[in-house]
Parts: sequence; C-alpha cells; structure tokens
Amino acid sequence: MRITHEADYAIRVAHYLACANDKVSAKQISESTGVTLRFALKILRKLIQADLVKSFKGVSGGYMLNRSSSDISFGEIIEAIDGPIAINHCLTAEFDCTRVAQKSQCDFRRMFAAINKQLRDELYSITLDKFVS
Amino acid sequence: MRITHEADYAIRVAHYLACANDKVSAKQISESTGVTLRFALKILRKLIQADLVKSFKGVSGGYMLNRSSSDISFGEIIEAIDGPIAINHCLTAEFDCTRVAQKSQCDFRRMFAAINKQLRDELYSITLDKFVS
DNA sequence: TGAATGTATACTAAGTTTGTAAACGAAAGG
DNA sequence: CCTTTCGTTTACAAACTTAGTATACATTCA
Repeated sequence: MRITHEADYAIRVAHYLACANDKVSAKQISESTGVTLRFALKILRKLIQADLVKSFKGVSGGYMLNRSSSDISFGEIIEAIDGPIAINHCLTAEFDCTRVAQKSQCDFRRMFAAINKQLRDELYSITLDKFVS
Repeated sequence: MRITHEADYAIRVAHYLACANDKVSAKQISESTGVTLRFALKILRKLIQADLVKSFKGVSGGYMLNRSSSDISFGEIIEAIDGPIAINHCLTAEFDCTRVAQKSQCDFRRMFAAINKQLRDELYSITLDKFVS
C-alpha cells in the first residue's frame, strides 16, 4: 500500500525543477535532492516519457519542467514512475479474477474501484505549485 | 500502491466466515475460497492475533468471526495482514527522513498524511455485513 | 489413546525494487 | 569538424518483499 521510493524521489526531483525555474543539469539535480546521479537519470527519463519534463542536450544542456508547476500533479508523477494507481491487484489490466467468472460482477472489486478513484482524484488534485515558496 | 494478495485473500476468508454464521474448519475455508490450506492457516492466525476471528481446537474445531460482521471493517482486515496503511514510506514508524532534519516540518509528509488518513477512514468505514446477502 | 483439528517457527522460491555499469548518441562551442 | 559535455538506452545485479510450503508440536473430544 505504498508508492515506491523511486516515485518519492521523483516528487523531490520535480519539486526541485519547479523551484529552479530554469534548465538544470542532472548532476545539480542529484546533488540537491540527494538522489544518486544514475538513479536520478533513470527517473528523469520516465518523467520525460510522461511529458512532465523536457531535456536539452549538449554542453549547456539540462532539464526543466515541460509545463507550469500548477499543471503537474502528484498523481501524474507517481503514475509516471509506478504505473497506474491501483490499491488492489484486481483493479489492474492484467488481473484475471479467480473469484467469479465475470469480474464486473464482483462487489469487492466495485468497492475497491470506488475507493481507488477517490484516492487517485485526491492525488491528481495536488499540484507542484502548492509546494513552491 | 497495492494491498498484498494475502490481504485480499484475508477479505475473502473473513467474508466466507461472515456468511457461514457458524464454526468452519480450515479445510472448508480453503476449499470454498480457493486459498491453499497452508496459506489460509497463516492468514487465519493473523486474523486471530488481531481479534477479528476466534478458533476452537479439537476434533470438531474450526474458526468463526469474533464479532458481528457489521463491526469488522476492510481496513482492519488489511492492517491485520499487511500492517498499518501507509501510502508513502515516510508515514511509517521506522522511517528516518533524509530531506529535512525535522520530519514534522516537511510539507510533502503532511500532505501524504492527510491523504492517507482519508484513505484509511474510507477503508475502515466499509464493513463485512455490506457484502453478506 | 488416537484421530482430527489448530499453533508456531522456520524455510524457500519467485517476484519486485533499488540501484549500477557500460556503451552509445546528439548538440554546443572552439 | 571534432572534442567535450551532457543525455539515452539496454542490460545487469544485489537487496528486499511477497507468496507459499514444510515440519514439528499442542489441544480437544470421542
């Protein structure tokens, strides 16, 4: 019932970028957030794939947010790293339920889906700008 | 961000006991829920330790709920198996934050704590009796 | 007393997470 | 144009967690 450390680091990284307001090198990000350089690079790649961050190559390259910090939510960052938010395995695409033939008929699943949606909405409502002083 | 399979099984087991309304053997529980006998025994032990289930030894022994099904929530069952509900590692007792000296000062942590409480309350508000026909 | 049941501890296999390593690709600037 | 600086990609491996099993033991009741 936890987000991974990687997702937690990703939030720190994104927050750092939100505060920076300018292109920042991976090395700088690593040193400022306490995430090892290699791991930070891995996280940045996932954030780029999710269109949350953009990168610049070359001698004076670096990273910056791809959108306004008011338009980037914690939910998005978490899902960019960990994949879809799902409090129970039965809510994921690959799950094949052994309880009932038609999984849409399962009351438990319906209940989990409702709670999951509420949690997800909550995480999507919290944006990075709320943490930028 | 998921409950474990074991917690999911525990819900099935508890639900089966809620429907049974009488002492049931581990074998019967295993066969009815599709959880292997050994694993069901392990789960039952944890449910007993959390006072959700009581057991009877001897030849005609078995298990039954320790309280009314309207008094047993999904939150309790999940915590009995997986431990305290915590969406981020930083909300757990053993966590030692590397971000700031005083973890109570961390805005992220406060935010996660609020969302976590909401999720937990939600899971505690859903009781077994709602799934007994 | 012994068959049927639950209890307790410990172990193992499989899967996931958390990183690390190495080789490659692209762009700025001299 | 070519070197330096930085980002990209793929693959690997150690550590941890989960899921499930095995073994030995304790209790009850006929």
